[in-house]
This record gives sequence, C-alpha cells and structure tokens, in this order.
Amino acid sequence: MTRYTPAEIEAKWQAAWEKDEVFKAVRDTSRPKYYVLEMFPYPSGRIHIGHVRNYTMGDVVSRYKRATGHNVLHPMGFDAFGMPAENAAMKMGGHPKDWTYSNIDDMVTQMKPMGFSLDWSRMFATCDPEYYGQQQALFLDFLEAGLVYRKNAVVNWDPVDMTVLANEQVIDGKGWRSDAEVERRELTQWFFKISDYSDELLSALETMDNWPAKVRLMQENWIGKSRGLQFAFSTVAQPEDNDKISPPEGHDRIEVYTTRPDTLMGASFVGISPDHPLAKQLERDNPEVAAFCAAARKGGTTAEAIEKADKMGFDTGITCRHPFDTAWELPVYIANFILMEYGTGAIFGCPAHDERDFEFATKYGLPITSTFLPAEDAEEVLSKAFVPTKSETVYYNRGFAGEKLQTGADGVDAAVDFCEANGVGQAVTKFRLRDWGLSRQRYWGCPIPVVHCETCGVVPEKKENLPIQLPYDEGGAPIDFSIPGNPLDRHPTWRNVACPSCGAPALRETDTMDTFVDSSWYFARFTAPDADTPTRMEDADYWMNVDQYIGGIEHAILHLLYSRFFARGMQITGHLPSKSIEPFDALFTQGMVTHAIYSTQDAAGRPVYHYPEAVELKDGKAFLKDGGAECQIVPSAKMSKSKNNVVDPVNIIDSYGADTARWFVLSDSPPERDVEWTASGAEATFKHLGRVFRIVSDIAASPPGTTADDAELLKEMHKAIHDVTMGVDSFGFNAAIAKLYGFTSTLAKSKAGGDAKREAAKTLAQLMSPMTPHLSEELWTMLGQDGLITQASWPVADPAMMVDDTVTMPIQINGKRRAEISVAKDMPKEEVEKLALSQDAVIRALDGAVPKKVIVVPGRIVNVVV
RNA sequence: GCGGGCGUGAUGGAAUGGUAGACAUACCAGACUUAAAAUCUGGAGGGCGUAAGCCCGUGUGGGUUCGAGUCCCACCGCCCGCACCA
Repeated sequence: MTRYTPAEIEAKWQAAWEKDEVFKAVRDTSRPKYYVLEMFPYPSGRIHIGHVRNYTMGDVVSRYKRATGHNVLHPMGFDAFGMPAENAAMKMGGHPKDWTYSNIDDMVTQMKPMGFSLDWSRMFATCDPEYYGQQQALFLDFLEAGLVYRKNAVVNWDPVDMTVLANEQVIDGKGWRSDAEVERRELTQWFFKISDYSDELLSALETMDNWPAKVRLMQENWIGKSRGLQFAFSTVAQPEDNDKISPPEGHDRIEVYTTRPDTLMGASFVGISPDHPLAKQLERDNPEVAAFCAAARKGGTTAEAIEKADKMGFDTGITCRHPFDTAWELPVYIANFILMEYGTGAIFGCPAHDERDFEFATKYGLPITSTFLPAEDAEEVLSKAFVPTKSETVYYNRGFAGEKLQTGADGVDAAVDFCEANGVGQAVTKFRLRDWGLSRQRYWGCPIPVVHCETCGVVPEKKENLPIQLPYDEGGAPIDFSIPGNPLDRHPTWRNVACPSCGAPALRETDTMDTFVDSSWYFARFTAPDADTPTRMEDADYWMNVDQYIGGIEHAILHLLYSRFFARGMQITGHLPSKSIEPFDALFTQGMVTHAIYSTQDAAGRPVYHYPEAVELKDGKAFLKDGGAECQIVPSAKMSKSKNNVVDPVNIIDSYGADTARWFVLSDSPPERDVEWTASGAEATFKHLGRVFRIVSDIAASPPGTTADDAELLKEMHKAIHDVTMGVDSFGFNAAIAKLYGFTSTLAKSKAGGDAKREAAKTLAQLMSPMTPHLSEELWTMLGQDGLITQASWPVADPAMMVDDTVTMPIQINGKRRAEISVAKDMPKEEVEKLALSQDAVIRALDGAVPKKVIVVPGRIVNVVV
C-alpha cells in the first residue's frame, strides 16, 4: 500500500488541470453560466491564511457548479494601486511599480500550489496600463454623462506630506505618517455624483435577497435617508443705535433643515457652520470672527476628533425672527459642531429637545424651553435634554399656547404638514450620503485624464491618447519618493501637454484616482480582460452578473456601494447591460482566520510575544519550550505580525499539502464566522485525509462481490450525497465536512461487498472533491475511473434510496423522554400509540395514571400527556 | 446615543418547534509494540446510584405550547456598524 504524499499528488494533478486547461472560461451559450468571484487581493507580497479561506470558499462553489453542468467563470487579479507601494518606496527606496509587480509574482507563486480552479489567463492588475487606460476611458464617458464633476470641498490636509488624507489616515487629529496636525482645507477636487443615486441605491437594497441582511442594513444607514422641513429664518435689519448687528447684504434669510419641526417652538438660537456663506462674509469683515472660524475649523473630520471637540460658539450679534412669531428674535451663532456638508449648513437650536443644543445653550446661557409641556410649565428647569419620540404629543407653547398640534401617529409628519399649511417652509428629503471625492495627490494611482488649459479650461483628454501612463522616471533620473508631495506635480515634463481642444501648451491634471475606483468595475473587466474598450458587450451580457461574490465584511459599505454606483454608471454609458444594474446577485461575507497569541512578560511588565512553534501545549496551558515558563494565552485573536501569531499558508502546504489547508479552513466554524487556526486541528485534518487515502486504496484493492450489507451502505451513501450537496449549496461547508467524516467512518466499518464499497468510495471522492480536489483526483484514478474527477458530473441523491424502513421514536411523558420504540416507517398512528403505551418503561412511569392525550408525530416522536 | 447580531460541554461548534451536545479538538482507557510514534477500538454534560434508573442542564427571570436551544416579553453580558447628520 502506498502512502498519502500530498506533495507528489498535488503537483501531479495541478499539472494535469493546466495541461487540459480545464478552468479556462469560454463563452458557451448552450450551457448555463456561473460567475463566482472572491474580492481580489492587494499585492502586499504574502498570501495570508485569510486569503486561503476566502479563495477556498469560492473554489468549492466554483468546482461544485462546474460539476453540476455550469460554465464557470472564476478569475483572479490584483488591486494593485495604493499607498503601501509608495510607502515602501519612501522607506526602502526603489519604485512602487517594481515593488508591486514583484509582489504580484510572489503571490501568484504562493497561490498556485493551492490548486484553485482559477482561469489564470484572465489575470490582470489594476496598475496595468491596459486596465487603467480603460478606466480613464470610463472616466471620460462618466464625465460626458454628467456623473463626474469638480467642486471645492473641505478635506483633511497633511501640511508636512502635502497631501490629502482619508479619514482613516487621521489619528488623533494628526497625520498617520507625518504626525503633523491635520488641517481642514478647501480644495478643488473631482467627485462622482453618487448622491444623485441615493434613493435608488437605497430602494434597490430591498430586492437584494441574497445579500446578508447586515450588509444591506449598513448600507441603508450609510445612505441615511431622512424626511424633514426646510425653511428660512429672516434676519433682522437693526437701527443704527442698536448694539445688535445688521446682516451683511444678501443675507436677509438663513435656510435651515430640521427633522424635528415638532420642536420648532422650543427654538432658542440659530447656528451656522464656520463654512456657511454668512460666516465667510463676516470672516472677511471682522478679524474676531476670522479668528474664531479658524479655530473652529481646526482638527480633523474624523468621528473621534469631533467627539473630543468642545462646543464652541460665536455670537455674531445678528438676530433673526421666528417664523411663527415675528416679534420673537433669536441670536445667530457660528458654531463649530455644524457641518456645512449636511443639510443647509445651518440649524435652529432647540436645547430642550436636543442633547447637543442643550450642551451649547448651557455653555452660552441661552433659554431652554420645552415644547412638550403645557405653556405654564414650559420654563421648568431641565437637567438634560428630553429627546421625544417622533410621535409624542406636541404643544406649541409660544404663540400657540397649549394648542396640541399632533393628531396622527407621527408628530413629525403632522408638524411638517402644519408648517407647510402655514407657509413656513416645505417638506424635504435629505440623504447622509455625500458625493464620492476621487482625487488623490498621490503618484501610484490611475491618472485623471484631463488637461487644464488657460483658454479652454478643464478639457477631457482625447480617447486616442489613452492610456495616460504614469512616468517611471523623473526626467531621466529615478523619482525620489522621499520628498513629500506628489511626484507628478514636480515632474519636469510630464505635466506639459498640448491642449486637446486648442492645441496650445497646457498642463495635465496631476491628481490620481482613489484606488476604490479601480475596484469598482474590475468584476466587469474580467468578462473580457483583453477588450480594447472597458468591456465587450457580448461577453458582459453573457457572464454578468457575478452570481456569487465572496469577501470580507470590512467592504460592506465603501467598495460594495461604489461598485453598485459604478454598475449604474456603466449601464448609462453603455458598458454594461441593463440587467447589471446590481452587479452582484449574491454576496457572502466570510469570517477571519484567527490564531491564539502566546505571551510572557519582561522585567518591566511589558508583554513578550512568542511564535506558536516556540510554545508547547499541555492540558490547555502553554509553556515555552525554552525554559518552560508558562505563557498567557489569548485565544482567537486576529493575526498580526507584531503579536507573532501569523500562520503562513506556504508553511502549511510544505508540511501537510494544500488539501489539508483547504479542508481545515472550512471545517470547524460556519464560514461567516471566524475560525481559529490550531496546529492540532491542521494535524488532525492531515491524519484524516491520510485515513481516507488508506481506506480507499484498501477498497480499490479488494475483490468484487456482494453482501447483505450492501443496501445499508448505499443508503448511507445517498444520504451523504444529499447532505453534502445541501451543505455545499448553501455555504454550510462545516456541516458538509461533518457529514463526510461520518460517511468515511461508515464506509470504513461497513461489511458490504467490494462492488458497493467501490461505489461508495467513488462517491466519497466526488463529494470531497470541491474541498480536496487533488486527493480526490488520486482516489478517482485509484478506483479505476477514467478522466478527471474535476470534469465528472456531481452525484445525485436518489430519494427512494434514502428512506429508512424503520424509525426510532422517542416516547415522552409530559415532555420528558422515558422510552423509545423502533417501528415501521409507515405504521399507523393508532398502532404507534398502542405500542408506545404498552412499553414497560411507559407503564412504570405512568404508574396507573390515565393519559389525557397522546400526540403522535409520525416518524418523529410520541408524547403522552397525563 | 442610534442600529444590528450573538450567549449551548474543557474548546470550535451541530440541532425544518420534536431524543440537546452531531462532527472535530483536547482528555481518558484498551489493542498492537521491548518501547515510542503511527494506527485501530472504546469512553466521556453535571449530580446521586453497584446497577436499573432518577434529578438537573442551552446567560438570567417570566410567558406561549402536548413539547422551547429554537417563538414572545424583560433583564444581564459580549461583539459589530454608525454617529456633534440638525
């Protein structure tokens, strides 16, 4: 008998698959297509065990669909632009391009031995000019269709690195790399008009039944639809001798938006953003205001930075009139907590019913008036804001003393209607979702294909000039990435071009695109990676949509929302068929692979982390192999280089082979949950695969024949087909694997004849093949089957073969199990009842009591009620 | 603060409202072996009992049901997302 040697087996079958190009996807309208895609990796240089789990899941689906007659597209590529490449160049010298492509080579080399059923011929990286050139073409089409525009926007600006930072890159108000205080700066940037699609992106979520509810909810919250009232306060022109200030010209109204018009009579001030046009006007006129606005703008725009910031206000001296009581004047404050980007950049402050306004009013001594109490109690001192539900009864205390406004279920709706009816503002729907700023002041990204001409303005590049390639050198010399700022900006020649419109000397745009643009349409490009347009319609029409998309929950909002927007844009610009308005039919978000952290403490009490190989496990405790000191164990932690708990798939393949790694990452936990990598688990998987190998090779060598046990084995086989198919079909991989363990034991112990055993072994190999394709091919050959198991049809369970003739039924008395009987499956209820009541244990437990009722659930249970 | 999810043996986890703990790890015992490894067989939620068996048991407390890990209500704990969003 030969031994299970994964290194030999895996290389052999991978070569066989490659030779026959079994995973090459070719358009074939005679077969149903199936497009399975895993979120493509960033080329960091190393494959992570988390990648292995992600791609294994996709591979199981891919192989299963192929076996059930589908024409499968299963591609792989690299999300290759982005800051890490530039950071590597800054730190270690070299060029982002060389770093990236060398990493891609390394990662492909690491991925290939996993035996994924990928069509490698379709591979691309987003930094390939062939890809980003098409992305530039898309950009131009989007521009023409009005889906992209330029505007001023407030951004996080790092004054040392001289670049815009994403919110995630701002830590404690400081640049993550430079440690410099981040400024809020207004810059002219390119934006995608995603907010135009807010309502549609929101309502379509309801139809996306095969997406996790959690992701749909997260997107719903992110889009953030709200209904409210928009209305204007009129500002008050003051007489000369007044200590109040008249509003500057052109500012006789302040528009505000509110979702709580039912609290309008509790207003005590009007607040405007430091970026509000009125604030800016005052800033120009008054240095005091300018100083305040500058201070208020300081600090990042991250949630964290905002949370820590104190409420700051500046009384402008301007007042405005309450719309329901023109004698009632409210002071106008500039306040740091009001965002210009949301609503109108101005609010009415209602301290009694808003925590934030309460804090502000307390600090600046503004009145706090409840609108939810009868007029005589309204001035009652509140210790904190009372935030009413949206259907509470509303009293309009001032001007409408004691009058109950609310009539229907929703006080807000009633208030909106009331205000509209009285000529105060109109109902407005607002969204939290803002337009997607795509400009980045970085080198390693897709150049934005426009030219700035002194006479023509912003001119789109001509399509025949695409791709606009990134320069590799800087006027013959290597680009110096250690200088802060964008190398494209200071490049001696790259910027200089002829205006595509008038031909005069002009300057190329030096901003590049956010890398999320790259990943917003790569799934469409995979349908025709060689096309000389972004997509080729006949291929897109055949392969789209992605039938199953698999990736991490961390992309629940940005990537998945941007892609949904892009699919719409690509449809409008004729690059995707109309059915692809939602590009991902089904989405699955998988959990992480975690690993225990082992640590001891040094003399100063700081933790010292140890590699798993340096630790010996005994009775659930961990001891250092060197010295024997006991370690602290943190189970199930996210893998992190600094904690020394990273598992390298390459090492696992070397020790156990790819099939072991594939089986293990699917086996222990449900795929949506985290799975903990354990050495003992990997070892056990390897042993199990070795056992399967032995069992099947024994069976292959056994003589033919039949025995009385054949039927029983075949029944178990059909049950296994049924259960494993169900599991694989519904992302129940762990359950499918549990069933396969059970079926393997059944097969090993069966006394069935050689023929039945061979049949069962063949089926076992097939059922395992999506998870352990190499081993399965070997078993297939061992059992004398022709061709590749990879190309064999999936076994079909015969329901007639799975039926048990007799069933074991527990008998309960008042819900407690007291006995069990074995009966024919189709025994009539009355007979089952009679038999149950005649059992010794039942008679004993009843102790002479007469049953009130006997419930018989055929094939399941008998419950006797006393 | 708002929104969502989850609590089951030592551990990861199974259970269309119908025998809770499948399967796996760790553990224990036995076989084989001079021995170890490998392999094979078996055990195992807790308590009482020689045993048959009985009692308890899915975070806590209630409820619905012949029957609840599963459905409903309240509470406790943990995890995730969002957040000066007007």
